[in-house]
Amino acid sequence: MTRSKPTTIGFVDDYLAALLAQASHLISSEFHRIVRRHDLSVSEWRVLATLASLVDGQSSSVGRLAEITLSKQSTLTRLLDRMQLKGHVRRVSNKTDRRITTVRITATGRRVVAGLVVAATEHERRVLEPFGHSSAEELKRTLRQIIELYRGENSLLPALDSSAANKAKFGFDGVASSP
Amino acid sequence: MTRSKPTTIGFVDDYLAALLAQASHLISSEFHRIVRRHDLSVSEWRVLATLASLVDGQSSSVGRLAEITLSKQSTLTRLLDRMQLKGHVRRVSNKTDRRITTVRITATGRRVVAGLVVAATEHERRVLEPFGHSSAEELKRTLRQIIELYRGENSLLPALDSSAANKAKFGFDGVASSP
DNA sequence: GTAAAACATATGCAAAGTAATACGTCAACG
DNA sequence: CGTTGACGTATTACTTTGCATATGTTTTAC
Repeated sequence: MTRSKPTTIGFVDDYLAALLAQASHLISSEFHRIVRRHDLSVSEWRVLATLASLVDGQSSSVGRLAEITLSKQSTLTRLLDRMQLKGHVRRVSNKTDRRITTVRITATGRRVVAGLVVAATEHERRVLEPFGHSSAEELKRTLRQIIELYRGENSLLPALDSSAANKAKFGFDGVASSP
Repeated sequence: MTRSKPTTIGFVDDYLAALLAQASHLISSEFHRIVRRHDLSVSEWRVLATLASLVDGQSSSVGRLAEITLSKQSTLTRLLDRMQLKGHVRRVSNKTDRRITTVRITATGRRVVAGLVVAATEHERRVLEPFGHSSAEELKRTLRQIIELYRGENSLLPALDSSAANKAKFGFDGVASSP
């Protein structure tokens, strides 16, 4: 309840990345405990929430999904294996580009995630309550701006470090809708 | 470069937790690659940056450090083992409360992290450039507000979920300064 | 004082994550 | 067409993390 005074000075207390990470962590961690109680890992929740938010029942490629859910592609591949076993998602191979595997949420998955989406919405409402509507919108706007600005940008630091390659990591293609 | 239109609708695109996580991830991930090149994991970087920011050469308890670096206590215990082997930190047992182990950065650790702190500062400057000083400060202010508000609060969701216990997880004690 | 409860850190084991690379597929060019 | 290089996903070998709980310590209540 009583917060002790900051014990650090300079840098970490004022470092944007640290502030973002802290805020993100604090806001989410409580809800994540609820997620666990529903027998989902945080990553599973992210995947299901993303897929459930897709227009219609569209599917998303593995790579794009990895990007949105903040996980590595190889991590996601194995996560999807597990989720498929649980019957929460289904892999659908793309007809026009056979390298691509798209992922679709199943009816079961939809059912599992539905309650959590409601809880998440309610959670957000409570979190933002003390800030007021306009201030909350302002925050979201800024965050969206950051995201838009830095998505697909790996070129921010031309030569900040004494190292070589700085190749772009993600190709961004639209989500192939399956027929 | 060309962003494809959003492929999701509703929820995830407007969900504060998702926006925060995305923004945090995008801002940090590029810098984290630099961290790896310096043979540090992200967690190690966080620990060293935190310890290096402590007033004087003070030490921090393991629990408090876990909180700041966003890791679990048990994870940190083992991370500290590794870091101690590398000679980056040193454990100091507290004299007044023998349950507590405090951690202090070594000269080596300080040397290792120094360059990264400079790089991080520069990185932040570039990230915030397109936003302008006042807008950037506004963002930081809001984030600090969130952090302050929700630190030590596990009580935000009285009965949002159909589950039982909601016990507080972290006790907050000040950092024991070692003599 | 002593038992019981609350704490802070450590540890064993299972789960999840990462890096590196392999594999299949597409696309561009001769 | 056939080769070459880029690309998307899967696989492998290895490392880190997390949960549950043990261990040792201080605090509280009698």
